[in-house]
Amino acid sequence: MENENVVSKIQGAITRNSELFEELASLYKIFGDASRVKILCALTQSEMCVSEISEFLSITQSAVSHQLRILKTSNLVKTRRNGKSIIYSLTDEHVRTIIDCGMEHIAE
Amino acid sequence: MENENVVSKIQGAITRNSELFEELASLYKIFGDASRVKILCALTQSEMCVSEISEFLSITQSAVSHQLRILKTSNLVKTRRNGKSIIYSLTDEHVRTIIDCGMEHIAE
DNA sequence: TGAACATATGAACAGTTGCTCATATAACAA
DNA sequence: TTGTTATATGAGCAACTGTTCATATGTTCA
Repeated sequence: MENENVVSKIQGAITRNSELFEELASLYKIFGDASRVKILCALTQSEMCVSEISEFLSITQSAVSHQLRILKTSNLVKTRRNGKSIIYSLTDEHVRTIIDCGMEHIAE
Repeated sequence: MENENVVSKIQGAITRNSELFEELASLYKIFGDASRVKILCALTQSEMCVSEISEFLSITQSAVSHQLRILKTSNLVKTRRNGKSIIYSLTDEHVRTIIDCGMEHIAE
């Protein structure tokens, strides 16, 4: 019954914060695609325009644009224009932290 | 050309470690579902059997079992039997770290 | 053994995802 | 203006995901 009490407390905490977990899952869903995580990782090193990303990932320009739109919608990247190009960069340092965090797990 | 050099170095690093990013994406994909992330979060607080999890998440026992199988296959949780019940618990502390890491981003 | 409880699993299905293709928008150069 | 380069976007589609339903497996107790 000690354990039952603990479980019911956890239940309370989780059902009260259900939207929070939805949000958390949405965040991780974005990192759950190899193309996107590569893009994000690249951007931790340097800002880049669409054609550069497209080139080194060997993915269509269209596919990259679609992914970048997802990243931008979720506020993980921001853009600025430079002539004909659009330069993409990370909005903050959290992305780096999250990637490192996962990498650490992979490394066992 | 300075920037071009940086980009080509990043390209090298990323294409050389392509499988690593696939693995990283696979890990995050698991956290990218609200049911699973709730289960994992609950297990950071206390070990639990299937029916307990099923009850407080208001998800079918079947659905929970399917999700737990995914979590077990990817070595995020381990099991032990206790009579008729199977008790699930986290295999290591990385899960807690990864969840905290994402929560911190959500919190802005 | 048989009944009751706890968990696992396969099939089916609806919803989602990420890509390609075609086309639109926008900036620049001649 | 016209042509070229850079990026964005909608439609369509094949592949994948998470749930439900039905059923199987496994444990305990009488």
